[in-house]
Amino acid sequence: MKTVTAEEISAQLSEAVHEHRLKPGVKLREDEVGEVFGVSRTIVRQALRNMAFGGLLTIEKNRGAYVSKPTLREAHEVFQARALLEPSTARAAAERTTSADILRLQQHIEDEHQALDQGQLGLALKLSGDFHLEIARIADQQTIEHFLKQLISRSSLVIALYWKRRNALCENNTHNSLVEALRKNDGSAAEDLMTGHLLDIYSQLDLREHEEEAISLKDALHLERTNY
Amino acid sequence: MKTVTAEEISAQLSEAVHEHRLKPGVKLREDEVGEVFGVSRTIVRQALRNMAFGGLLTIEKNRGAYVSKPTLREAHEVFQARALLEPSTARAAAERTTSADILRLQQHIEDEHQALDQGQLGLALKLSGDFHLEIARIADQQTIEHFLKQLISRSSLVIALYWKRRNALCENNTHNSLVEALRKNDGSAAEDLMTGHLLDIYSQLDLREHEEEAISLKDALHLERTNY
DNA sequence: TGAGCATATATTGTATACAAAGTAAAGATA
DNA sequence: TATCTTTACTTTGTATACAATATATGCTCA
Repeated sequence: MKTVTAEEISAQLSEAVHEHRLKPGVKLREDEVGEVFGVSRTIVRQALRNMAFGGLLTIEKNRGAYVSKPTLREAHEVFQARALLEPSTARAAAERTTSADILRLQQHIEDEHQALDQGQLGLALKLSGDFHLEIARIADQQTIEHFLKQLISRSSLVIALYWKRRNALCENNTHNSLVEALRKNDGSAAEDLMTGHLLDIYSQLDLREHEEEAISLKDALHLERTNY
Repeated sequence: MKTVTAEEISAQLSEAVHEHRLKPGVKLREDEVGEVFGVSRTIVRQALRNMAFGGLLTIEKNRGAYVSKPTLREAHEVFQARALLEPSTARAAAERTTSADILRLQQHIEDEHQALDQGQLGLALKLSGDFHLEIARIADQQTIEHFLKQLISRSSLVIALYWKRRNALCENNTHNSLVEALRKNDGSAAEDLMTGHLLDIYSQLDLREHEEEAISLKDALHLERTNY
C-alpha cells in the first residue's frame, strides 16, 4: 500500500484550486482532507502549510485553512510580478527552444482548445497556466519557475474573483504566436508577445474598487432595513 | 509563559543563516532545535519545512534538514532572478520615497558600516540584505518583497560558498548613491544603479566550475593512493 | 420575541508515543 | 588487516491523545 505524501496532497489540492473546482473562500478542514487521502492530520497540515506559503491558502489561527481571496491590491501585485519575470524568461526560452519543445507546446495549445470546446473552463485555465510554466522550463530557470508556479496559481484565484465576462473565455491566438516566435528562436518577438499577452489578461480583469462585501448576512439585513 | 511559534523559530534560524553563523551544510537536528527554543519537534518541523520551501534548508527524507549548499547553477539563477525583480522595484520605490524612508535607509547604511568596522562581517551582510528588502517595502510591493526575501537569503548562502576574497569585504558606495537617487525621486537613476550594483556583487563571485568535492574522506584517501 | 449568557460540540494546536529508517560500533570471517 | 555482517543506537516519520480555542445550540431574563 502506497502512502500519500504531503507534496502529493498539496499538488492535487493546488490543481483543484487552479481549475476552480475549489473556489476562493472555501474552507479545507483537516479531518475531511485527511479522510479523502487516507492520511492523518499530521500530513494534511504539512500540505496545507506548504500551500499557504505559496499564497494559495490563508491559514487563520485556530480557525482553519481557506482558499485565499486575493485583494485588489494582491491582484495587481501578482500581475506586476509576472510582468517582470515572464517576458525576459520568454526571451531566454526562445534561444534554447528545441523542436521537441515546440511539439509539446503545440500539444498544450491543442489540449486547451479541446477543453474549451467541451466547456471545461477550469481545465482550460489550468492548461493555459501550464503553458506559461512550460516556457520557464524551456528557459531552464528553476528558480523563476518556482516563483511563477506560485504566481500563476494566484492568477487563477484572481481570475476567479475579478474576471469580467464570466461565461465567455475569448479565444486567443497569442499562445500560437508565442510558439511561432520560439520556433524561430526570435527572443525579442517572444519577449514582446509575452508582455502584450500579460497586459491583455490584465486588461480583462475588473480591478475597480468593489463595494465592500457584507460582513455577514445579519449585517446585510440590517443595512437593508435602515435603507428602506 | 509565552509560547514560541514556528514563524519565530524560522525567522531566528534564517537570520543565523543570513549572518553566516549557520554555514551551508550544517545539520539542524529537530530535537536540538526544539530544546533550544523550548518546544516540541512538532513546531520545529513546521519551521524547518517553511525554510525548506524558501530554499534556505534542504530536507533529505529520513536524514534531516541541512543548511542548503546552492549549486553553481542555483547561484546563477538567484542573481538572474534578482536582476529581473530589483531594478524595476527600485524605480517604483523612487517614485514613492518619503523623507522618513530616506532616514531609515541612511540608518541602515550607518549600521552596516559600524558592523564592518567592528569586524562583524555576518551582521554587515545581513544589514546589506535588509537594505534591499527595505527598497521593496518602499515600493509597496509585498509579493515581490516576499520573493526577494527568499532570494536574498539564498544570496547569502551563495556568498558563503563562492565569495572570491574571503577576508576583504570591499567598502561600497552604491547604497549611498541609491539613497541619493531615491531622495531625488529619480527612478531611472535608481533602476540603473540597482542593475549595476547587482552585476557588481555577481562579478565578485567565483562562479567557475569547481572540482567536484570528494564524496567522503575515505574516497579521497583512495584517490590519493592510486595517484601516487 | 431578542439580546446576552452558559453549555455543548466541533475543530485546530501541541506534545508525545510508537514505527521506520538511517548511522555507528562491535564482532566475525577471510 | 580489511571487508562484511550483525547489533545497538540515534534520528526522523506518522498517528494519536489531549489541550486550547472557536463555533453552535439552547437557556434565561428583560
